[in-house]
Order: sequence, then C-alpha cells, then structure tokens
Amino acid sequence: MSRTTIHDIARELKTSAATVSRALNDHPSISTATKESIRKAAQRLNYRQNRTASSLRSGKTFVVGVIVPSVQISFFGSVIHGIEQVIKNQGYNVLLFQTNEQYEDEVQGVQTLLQSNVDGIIASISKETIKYDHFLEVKHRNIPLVLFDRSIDELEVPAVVIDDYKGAFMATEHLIQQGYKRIAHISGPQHIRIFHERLRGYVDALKAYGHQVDGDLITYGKLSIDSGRACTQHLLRLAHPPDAIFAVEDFSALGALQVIKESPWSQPGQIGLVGFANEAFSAYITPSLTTIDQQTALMGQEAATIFMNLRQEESNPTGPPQKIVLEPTLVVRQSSLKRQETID
Amino acid sequence: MSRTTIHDIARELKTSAATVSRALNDHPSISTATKESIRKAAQRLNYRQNRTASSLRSGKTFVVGVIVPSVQISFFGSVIHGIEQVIKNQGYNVLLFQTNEQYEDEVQGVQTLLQSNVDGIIASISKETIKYDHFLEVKHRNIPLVLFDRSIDELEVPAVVIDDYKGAFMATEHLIQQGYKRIAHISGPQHIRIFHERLRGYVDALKAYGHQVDGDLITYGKLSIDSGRACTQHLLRLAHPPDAIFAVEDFSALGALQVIKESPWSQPGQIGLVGFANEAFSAYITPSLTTIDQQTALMGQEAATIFMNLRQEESNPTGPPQKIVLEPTLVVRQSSLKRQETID
DNA sequence: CTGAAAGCGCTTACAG
DNA sequence: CTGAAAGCGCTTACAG
Repeated sequence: MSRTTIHDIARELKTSAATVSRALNDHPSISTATKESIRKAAQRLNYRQNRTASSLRSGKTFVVGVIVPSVQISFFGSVIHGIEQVIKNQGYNVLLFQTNEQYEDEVQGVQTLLQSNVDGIIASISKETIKYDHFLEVKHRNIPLVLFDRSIDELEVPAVVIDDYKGAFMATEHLIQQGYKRIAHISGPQHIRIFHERLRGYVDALKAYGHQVDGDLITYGKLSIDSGRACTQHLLRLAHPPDAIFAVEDFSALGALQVIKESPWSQPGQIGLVGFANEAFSAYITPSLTTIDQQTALMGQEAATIFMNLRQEESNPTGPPQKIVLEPTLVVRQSSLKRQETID
Repeated sequence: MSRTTIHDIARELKTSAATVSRALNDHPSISTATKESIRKAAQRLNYRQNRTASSLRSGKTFVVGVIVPSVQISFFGSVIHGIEQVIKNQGYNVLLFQTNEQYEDEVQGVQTLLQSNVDGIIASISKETIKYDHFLEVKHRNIPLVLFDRSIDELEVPAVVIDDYKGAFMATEHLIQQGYKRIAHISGPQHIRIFHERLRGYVDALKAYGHQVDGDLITYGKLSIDSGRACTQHLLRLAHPPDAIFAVEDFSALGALQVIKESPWSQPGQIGLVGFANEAFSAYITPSLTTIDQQTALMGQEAATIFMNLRQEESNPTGPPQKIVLEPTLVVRQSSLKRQETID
C-alpha cells in the first residue's frame, strides 16, 4: 500500500532512478522510446511524483503564498481567482493565508510561508499593519514579493494597483456633475497608500470644480459596514450636513446607505452615494450602488505575471521595482443619481 | 546569505544536529538548559525550520488541501474561514484549490494535493462532478478526506452538512404560512445530494399542508443568477404561474428577484421569494432576501475538527464514517412577506 | 543517451 | 541526556 517511487519504476524496467526522473521530467537527453516506456510504467503503477522530495532537492516548491485580509471580501476572492488562473498553467499552486486584518496574523503568515519555502509571495497588507519587518525579511531572502492594491511604497517591491487618485477623482466629479453641493468623504486608514490617494482625489476634484473643501465633511473610518454607519451618523448630525457621500470602499458605502435609508429626513435620491471596489453585493442592493471598478481579475493576473517574471531574474535588481497601475472605471448605478427636486 | 540550518546551530554550539532538532521540537529528553541555549542561538542566527525537509522525513506536511468550487461564493469563503480558525492553532495551513465547478479542475486539484502530500483534504464537490474516482484514490491512500455541504454518500467518507431537507421544508412551510397558494421551486443538479434533499423538503412541506404538488412548478437550474433568471422567466410565462418561489440557493433567488422586479405584472410583495444559503448579499438586496442560514463558520470548524480526529486514527475504520448534520435556520426578511391584497 | 553517487535539511530509531 | 548514522524521494552535476 505504500506509494510508488521512481525506484519502483526503475526496478520494473531495469533502468536507473536517474533515468526515470529525467524521463518523467521530459529531459531532452532521454530517448523518446525510453520516455514512452517509463511513462507507461508510471501510469501502470499509479505513480505520483512526491513534490516534497522534489522541492527539497531542487529548491523549488511550485507554491505561491497568497496573503490577504479575508477571502470573504469579494475583491480579494476575485483577485485570488485571477492569480490562480495565471499560475495554474505554470504548475504553481496557492498556499492561502488570511490575516483577518490583524498585524500578528500577517507576521505569522509570512513566517509560515517562509518555512514552507514558497517560491514567492503575493500579498495585500492588513489595515492594522504599520511595521514591515516581516516583508523586509522576505525581500532580503530574495523571495519574489509582489503587493497588490494595498501596497507599501517604502518596501520598494513590485506592485499592482489601480489609479486610486483618479478613481476617487472620478467618483467625486460624478457627484459634482449630478449637482450635489456638499459632498462628504468617508476615508480609511491613512498609512495605507491607496486610502490616502483616494482622499487626495476627492479633495482635488472638489478644488478642480471650485467647491470648498470642508474638513468637517471628511471622516476617517475603518473599512466596514459598522464603521460606515458610524461615520454617516456623524455626518448627518452635523449642523450643516452633506447632500452626498463618497465612501472609500463599498462596505463603508453600504453602512452609509443603511443609515440613509433608516433616517426619515434623508432618503436615497436626496443624498447621493458612491462607493469604491464594485463588491459582489454592490449591483444588487437598493438603490444599486454607484462605485469604482478595480479590474480585480486583471489585478490578480498582473500580479501573478510579475511573479512569473521575477522568478527567473534571481536577485539582480534591475532598476526600480515594477509598478503596474490599472485604470479605474466609474460604474454608474442608482445611488448617485440626483432626484428632481421639483416634487417638493 | 544562504539560510541557516540546524547544522549551523550545532556547529555554533558544538553539539549535534540531532540535539538541535530535538531541542527545537521540544523533545522531552533534552535538558532545559540545552534547549534554552539552542533556542537562543536559533533566534540569533535567524533560523527558520525548513518545512519541506521536515515533511519529507517525517511524512507530515501540516498542510490541509481545501477544494471548493470558488472562493467568490461567500458561502465557501466563510467555510474556509472556519476551517482555518481550527487548523491554524494546530500549526496547519490551507493549500487552496478552486474548481470553478469543473470536473477536470477538480481531478487536477486532487492530483496536485496528493503530490503535495497534504495531510488531509476537505472538499465540497463541483456541480459538474458525476464520477468520483479521484476522491476514491484519496480514500484508498488513507489520506483523511472530509466533505462538506455538497457531499457524496456513496464515497462513504465523513461529512458535515446541514439538514437540507429540513431547511427546505422550513422555507416552503414559511411561504405556505404567509398565504401563498402556488409555490414553485427552482431546484439544482439532482446528482448532488443536498439539492435533491431540498427538493424533497419542498415536496413534503406542500403535502404536509395539503397543497398540490405540481410538476410544472418545479424547474431545474444551474445554481447561478442567470439560471435563476431563466427558470423564473419560464415560471412566469406558465398559463397558471406561481405566486411564490423557493429557490435552491441564493444566486438563483437573486436571478429570480431580478426578473420579478423587471416584470410589470409581478412586483415583489405579490410574488413571495425564499432562497437558501444566506449569502453575503442576501441581507442587502431589495427586498432583502428571506433565506436559510447554514452556519457556515461552524460547518468549517466541524469539518476541520473531524480532520483533526481522523488524522490520529490512521486507517482503522471504526464503524461508518462520521456524519455531522447541522441545524438550518430560517432568516425571515422582506422578500417572503405577503402584501395585503386589499389595496387593489 | 544512461548510470552511480552525492546531497537537499531534516527526523528518529539505535546505541551509549 | 546526547550523538552517529541512516534515510525520506527526489534531482543533477559528473562521468562515460
């Protein structure tokens, strides 16, 4: 019942384990006839390569570690999908680590992936992370590291992001063009670049259209439904409340929408709302959520492709790390459309 | 720059690799003093165990393979979360494989996981799968295999499911109690047990309440928004259309809801709707979707716990495989509430 | 085109 | 309590 090894095949065919190994790996110096008979024997004996042994010897595991806050956020699920598409064809697999947005889990994840000898790591950092030693270790060990979406400039590693500034600008511009006058922003943790960029895009769009930037209308949330609720409650209680909200991501926007719907004096249609991320639920809520699409599958594919290229280079830092910036798209749905006020 | 090994530590402390290995694994026969100094040296030299080498020698990888149709379905994301919670504490990690509901991908996934020497596999089968040889091989190799949700009785392996019959009965009963008279069912592939069970629950609830079971009102879909749309269009075009629909899962229900909303002569509130799974979006669509909750996190935890127990047994089949059946819960939201007809 | 031999970095009976 | 030695199943220079 114990598993077939290359030695079993070698014995069967009266050849050597080396030849069997070469044949199964399609090594050019093995004759076609030999390869053929070895392959047949392998199949007959139900041979399966022992990847662990192969990895130990060759130094390659064909495993890519993927670190994300949570697969339950459809954005990350979708990116993982894109990653898998690309690497599967090259014989790679995904070893998954969820951080639950916790710094400690992220550190532990990196350690585990290092111990597992992954051939590379593709990651999006947790919102709690403000120290990067664990990622620096990856870099110093010359293990290909690619960040996506939530990247960290100071790490100086390749990254795939969308143009968050531009996306935020478009979102805000859209609200302005709809005729909203006091546009608030629910932002996110500023140490993560993308959230800061979105804030910048918001501010610059207001300025570009001659709107005043009012610090009271900018709140800092935590990227969750509950946080979106809290921020919105705060905004609606202002002496001079907003007539529109641009939320830094869709979960915050969803929280905002809930509060808006519950509040008697602020129905949807009166308060414009735009999110960011085009989460799975965003098209189906009511009103459906106007948001910024991030080309998630493409983001995953690009990150995986960078890894594939990096993998060969082997520690020759050829200039600054590659950075791919994808174009955001505005997806207009109902939540941002301004209702005609003539009814009142 | 090459990685520290136990030999490096041994040399440093003038002891043997065997002792270093034992000390780092907290072997009882090593003195506390020795352990202490070895641990310190390991830390100082930034030692990280090479899991590949450890696995090859010990035969354990501390990796659990998880096979699911797609992490983008929040149900599966949530179960994976539950699995990770349990196994992380025991030092295990998740090697992820998505099948995209394709039989070929599932077979390939199993092969890869076998080659990777995973210590066990936790899986939910693809809807396209009707042959199970790949899973039989796992079983025959004595690798712990646990199925969840979409399980296969004939494989005779442990499984965690919810009581799908009961959930479907509850869903249908709820619609009956709301006063709906012609309740349709959008079902799923019948070779997967849970979908057949849900159909049974639907039929039996109708019978239990003296409703007629009308074959015209039962359609067989493919578990997707589009499929739900198609089935619903078909149902609404019947000479004698339904006044309520119980959908086999939430994506089908979402498709149904879209068609209902688009159709001028069948607004929500007139056509009752219940789904199954309590997907992430279900609470937020309008009308919010009444559905059956499946205790996803618990399902993952239970599956992981079974694996943990199985792992020790080592091929002594002690009676029939364990089967855990979780209780479903009816989550009543707006989509199933019957509007008073007095308005007309 | 093929084989013998070394070795990847651990773990673990066996011996003391 | 500690060490020497074998070996997990591969891959790969080296030699022919």
